[in-house]
Amino acid sequence: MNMTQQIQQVLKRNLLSVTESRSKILELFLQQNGALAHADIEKKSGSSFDRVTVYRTLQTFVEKGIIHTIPTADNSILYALCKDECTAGRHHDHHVHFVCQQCGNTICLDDITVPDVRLPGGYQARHVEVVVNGVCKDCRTSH
Amino acid sequence: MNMTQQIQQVLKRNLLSVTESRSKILELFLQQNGALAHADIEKKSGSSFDRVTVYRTLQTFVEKGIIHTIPTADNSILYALCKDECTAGRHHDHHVHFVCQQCGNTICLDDITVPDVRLPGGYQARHVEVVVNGVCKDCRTSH
DNA sequence: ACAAAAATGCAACTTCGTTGCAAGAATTTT
DNA sequence: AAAATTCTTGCAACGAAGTTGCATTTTTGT
Repeated sequence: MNMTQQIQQVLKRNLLSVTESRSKILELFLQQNGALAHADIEKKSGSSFDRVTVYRTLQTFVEKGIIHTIPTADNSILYALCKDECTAGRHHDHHVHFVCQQCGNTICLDDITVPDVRLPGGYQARHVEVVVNGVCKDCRTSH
Repeated sequence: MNMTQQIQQVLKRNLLSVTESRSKILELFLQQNGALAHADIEKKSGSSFDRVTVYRTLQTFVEKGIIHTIPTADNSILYALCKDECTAGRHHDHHVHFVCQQCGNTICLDDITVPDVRLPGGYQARHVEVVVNGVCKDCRTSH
């Protein structure tokens, strides 16, 4: 199955009409290993789409569980592809996010589960977000 | 030592001139257990200061290590008092942050140390940020 | 109290994100 | 395959959030 087919399949599975902007933006995520910021998408899509369209597309993708957001220290929202288990409204993003200080990339460490956190008495945890800052594999080996 | 003296001491220790806005904003943090957003500060300070002054004061406090920022899922920056060990440029904020879904408060769990996260080979961790979402002590007991 | 240094407030500006609405594309129906 | 319907897009306008330059005021050190 080529990428065009894969894109159509993902969109149709989520009851979304197949449009140029959605296809292109989804393609960017499939090609990219790491996370993308809104600004990245506007640039990489060749500024062919309106700002508003990009906003709305990302919002739709988040709602449908195709991508998820990652909070960052510098207060920019990052978006990354979800694993297949994610459905509308139910994100299974209990994985660790890694931000490389060198290349700036943010990647999802899907296989690293979030460690247990012992809370003081009375506190009830419902969701734990872990963001690790450091140097990624590529930057460490290739310098 | 009363609070006014304490405020002056903190400012002077950080080589900052003692001004009305800095004193007032620092007072807000000392009175508050949890974290504050920029908007909270503008409101609580009685809108007596210019927006710009609040921005610059918070920025200065972060630089001096008096407060630190907390990334949140909804992409708003929160600020909270640092422990004494923090100095300019060197934040020792390796503690867990807790966001209550009910009251919206964010507090620093200073005594809860960040758990170890096992990373894939090649990855080097330098800082780990843990934000726990759930229901806080007060909201659980008082409903 | 005075001079030097620093902080504040104002205005203007940029960036980021949202909303309403008309025009355009995609989907469904016949 | 074309028409009708539904959904998406782009535009314009708007609002919130944050930044910068500069004149004025406040703080500090002597």
